[in-house]
Amino acid sequence: MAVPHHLEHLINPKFKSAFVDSYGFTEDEYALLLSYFDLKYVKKKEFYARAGIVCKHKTYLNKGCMRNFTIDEQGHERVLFFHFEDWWVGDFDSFYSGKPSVCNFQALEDCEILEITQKDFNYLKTRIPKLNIWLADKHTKKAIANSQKMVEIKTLSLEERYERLLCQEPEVVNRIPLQYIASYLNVEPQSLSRVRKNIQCKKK
Amino acid sequence: MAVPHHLEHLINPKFKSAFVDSYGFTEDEYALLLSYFDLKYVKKKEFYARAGIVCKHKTYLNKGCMRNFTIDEQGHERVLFFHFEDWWVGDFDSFYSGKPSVCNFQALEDCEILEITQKDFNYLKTRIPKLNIWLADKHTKKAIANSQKMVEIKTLSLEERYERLLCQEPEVVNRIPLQYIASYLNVEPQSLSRVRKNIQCKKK
DNA sequence: CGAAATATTTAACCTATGTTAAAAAACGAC
DNA sequence: GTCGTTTTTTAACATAGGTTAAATATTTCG
Repeated sequence: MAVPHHLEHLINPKFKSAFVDSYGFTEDEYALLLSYFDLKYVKKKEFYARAGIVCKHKTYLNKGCMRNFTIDEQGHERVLFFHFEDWWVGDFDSFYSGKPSVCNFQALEDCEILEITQKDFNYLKTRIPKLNIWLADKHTKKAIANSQKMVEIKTLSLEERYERLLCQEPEVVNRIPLQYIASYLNVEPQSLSRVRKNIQCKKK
Repeated sequence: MAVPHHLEHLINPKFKSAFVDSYGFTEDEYALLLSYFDLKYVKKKEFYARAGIVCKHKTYLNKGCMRNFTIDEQGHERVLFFHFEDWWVGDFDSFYSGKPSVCNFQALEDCEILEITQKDFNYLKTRIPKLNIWLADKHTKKAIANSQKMVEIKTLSLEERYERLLCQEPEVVNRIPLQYIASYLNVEPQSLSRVRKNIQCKKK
């Protein structure tokens, strides 16, 4: 359900700031960009995107949270990332390559999203060349985030990873059900539950 | 040790092809680009780059192979990637952000590299705007490669990962000592040796 | 070529996490 | 608020991979 853009006050101010403050978009450029976005809603538990389908939108998560997960050969769901307000969601690999996505995106809370089609986005890149730099930066930061996650998985025990999560991504611990956190940390819910108990015992 | 560029015949033809064929560089643009690169050598076991130092070059691996590894809090080395001929090496996170690198690059064979400084590279980006697209693509592909690695670590057993390596990255199995492959697969050398033995038994 | 250093394999034992199953707690629709 | 569903916790047992140590095999270099 698209919403007219005079409802701009609904949009997280960080959305504008990212373009105007961080990348020097003019007010006109920002207004042009925004005019191509639609505001939509995804209800809790609904899927925003599914594996097997090509990702044809750039999507800003304005409110709520989603999990990004794949399904492996044995049919297990594996959570790759959680996304909260002010994140860009969607499989940029698929968006970039045109290949079917391997990721599913499911709302874990009622969500509001800002969506632009690939076609409009590509058109805008010709009108606003700064958008290319913005995009390249997004990719770079994504690559870095992935590298760091990889090193963490490689070097830390489950207990260490969970404690790091408590410090560094408290939103995840506060807003996400245990079963998905377990999948994110690459273990079974029972194992994470066990670790949680151990940590509580230590504190006493 | 820099080498004059009339020694162009030393350079892997894929180097030129990547720019000219894949990104539409003109002959002049390619010649300009090449003129800023130095051909250097890194002997087997020598370090090309070390953690803690900011990465100030874009570096093309013309011949040989390197391992890219970090050292975790317990002092364990963790191999993140192997690089062979026709790969770009170096910590692009550090290159991009200006922060000290967390990666070490060590030659596992005698290597030839083509190196350009960050300063020259940034200058060339203004002369050849296509270079921005080239760079953005590199970052995107890096992000994708990292995502895929993450999914593999999350979803496959050691034996499955090793068998995948045999099929998909035979160069690694053929050219890299076991201890580094083990680190790459995130296990101890003893465990990989055990798995190798199991696989041999199955074949008989 | 031969000695020393380094890398790989083997084996015995240990531990973290998986597996299965069931109980307890929390959530959600009516 | 209550009943049925879903999620989390607990427990007993199984197993992949870690740890330690020692035996082989391979490489390096004088």
